[in-house]
Amino acid sequence: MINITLPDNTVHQYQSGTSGLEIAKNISEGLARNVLSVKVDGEVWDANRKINKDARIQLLTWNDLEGKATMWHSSAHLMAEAIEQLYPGVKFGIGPDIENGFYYDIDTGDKVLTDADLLTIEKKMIEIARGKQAFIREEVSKEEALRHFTQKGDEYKMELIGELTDGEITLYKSGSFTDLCRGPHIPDTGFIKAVKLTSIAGAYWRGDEKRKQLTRVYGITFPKAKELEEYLVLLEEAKKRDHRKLGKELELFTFSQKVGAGLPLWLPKGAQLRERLEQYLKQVQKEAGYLPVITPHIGNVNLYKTSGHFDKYGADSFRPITTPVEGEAFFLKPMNCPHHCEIFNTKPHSYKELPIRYAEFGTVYRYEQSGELHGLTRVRGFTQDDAHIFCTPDQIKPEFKAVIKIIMRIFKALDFNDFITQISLRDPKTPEKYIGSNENWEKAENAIKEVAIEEGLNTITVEGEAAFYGPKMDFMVRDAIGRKWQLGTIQVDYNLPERFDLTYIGSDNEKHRPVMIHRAPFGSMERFVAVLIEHCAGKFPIWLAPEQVIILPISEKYQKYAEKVSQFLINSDIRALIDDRSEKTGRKIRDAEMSKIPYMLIVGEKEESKNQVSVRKQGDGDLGIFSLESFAEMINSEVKRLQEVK
RNA sequence: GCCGGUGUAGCUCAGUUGGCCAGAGCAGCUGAUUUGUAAUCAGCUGGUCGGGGGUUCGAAUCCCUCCACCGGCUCCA
Repeated sequence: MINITLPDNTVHQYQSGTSGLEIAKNISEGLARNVLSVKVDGEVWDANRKINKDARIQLLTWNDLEGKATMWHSSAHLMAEAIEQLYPGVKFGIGPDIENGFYYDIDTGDKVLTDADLLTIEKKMIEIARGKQAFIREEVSKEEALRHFTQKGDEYKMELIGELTDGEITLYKSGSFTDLCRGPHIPDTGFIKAVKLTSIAGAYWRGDEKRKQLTRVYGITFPKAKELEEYLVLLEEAKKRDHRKLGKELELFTFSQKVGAGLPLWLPKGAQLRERLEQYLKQVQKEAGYLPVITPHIGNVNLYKTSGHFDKYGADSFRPITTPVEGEAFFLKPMNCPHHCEIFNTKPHSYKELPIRYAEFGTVYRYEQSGELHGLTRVRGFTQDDAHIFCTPDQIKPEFKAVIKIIMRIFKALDFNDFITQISLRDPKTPEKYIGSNENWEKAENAIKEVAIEEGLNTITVEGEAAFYGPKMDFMVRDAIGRKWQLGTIQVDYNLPERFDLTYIGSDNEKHRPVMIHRAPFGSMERFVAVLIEHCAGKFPIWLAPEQVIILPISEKYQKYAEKVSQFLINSDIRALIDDRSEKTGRKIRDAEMSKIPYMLIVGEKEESKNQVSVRKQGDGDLGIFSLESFAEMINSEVKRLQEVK
């Protein structure tokens, strides 16, 4: 007998060799019908795998992330089986579950899969799923595994097996399809009721662009058809928040083929929005002791040779600009730090001056691969809310903390609650990718880790994501369709001070090397605005809204009064405009609602006679009648409240 | 850069067995209407059918090529 502990801490005795599924049946038939897999002492197993030891178990269903993952992983197998039946001879790479569904990388040989084929595959999957094929786990030796895939001629699987340890290899068989797989899987394909293959894409084998590109098919499955429908509706809703769509609709920014791909053009409303964000941050930075600097858009190639960027990125940059006579070469500046180093170097510094914080909204240009460009989130010309802090080694921690404070203040003011804080460290396996001494790297990495703990930040740590010159802490958020983007960043740099030979005179009257901290709370104005648009679905907080109030006179007769209201608001520092078209009020309201202007003021006979306005809030409807003064007061206090988060 | 897809008016989209001067709604303009909480009516303007090349008596439609955009991959100082 074995002792099985359930999540409620009750202990039950079962025969050794009882499966999770059998335990579920013992609890209730209904539960058993929904069990996808089982967690045994923290490891997810097949629901029908025999348990031979005392264990703490948790039965996993569609309501558990791990249950979903099991189902999706099994769905990848189901799809592979369908594809193999439809297009014999294809070879398979890897086919994992992902956050929303699964994919499988496939070498389809000469067959090119298209969207039309996806429908055929979906049908086949449903057909196979209905057959309720069991997933059968089989432990095999390395030799047997190799034999199976050699016979099949699948070199990808053979490569994978070659890296596995003999004795730890399992195959999973379902229907006509056998796959190298560590599992676990759902009991049978019958759990899969709804299938949607979402897209088709190229993906390099093992993520290496020098190796063969396989065809990746993405899909998602559900235990009920209704859930698939709901998922598709959700996707549609998310698309409505897409900043590229809203940016066009709200006239915030645009792109022009003539100007060039990845070079955003800010329209008046977008420019106003961005300027307000910049003004806000400038104020915050002023309070925090930053000094403004301004540097040009190009810099001599030698500047980047000194900084090390030329060696690292020169080949992948826009080609240098050359002069007609002297034969000099200049780069469009890809970052501001080398310029700021030269500013630091204009005169000797005392330790008493440090930290020195140079801030600049600096526009930089980077050559991004054409396939990478994406709305405002990935562009070739963008403006960083950049600053470089030159400090003593002892000041790193307090300065780092002060920057975190600024970032948190901004995120709070904009209601960004759902972000990820990532600490990016070196990849210890490829030290050649980084410049700077081991000792300095360790110092910097430790400083960041300590600050994160001391500030109580909930962080994830990723090795190999550091910049080539130092470790960093990034603040990331998700866009409307779930993609992660880096916004704020704080980076420690021991390297540039070396390369630019930056020094300060310490209390000992000796020269010392300062440390640099690069930081950008927004990251780039372009990306930040993109994420902000998606975050608020285009309904900006009132202090940022390009237009705050629109006045809707009932008819031409009240035009004069509308102008009076408008003047009053403008004098009260409120951005107001008048809809003086000869349209019905319903129409004016509809148009104002759709352009997401926060407040509508309807004025007619009633209002004019008492010097009042009827207030309608975007999305919320009628708020009733206000005097001009009390409305202005309400708006101004709302603006103040939102902006003054500390 | 790579794989797959898309590209028709400012916007959203019809228009594929190749064939009258390429269509609709919205937006815009003009006029009528003077309007009370999500679309008043009428008329008009507007398109090198992404660019270039080719096949054909004839191309938005077929072929080639380039560009941009979309979904991924790789990359991201």
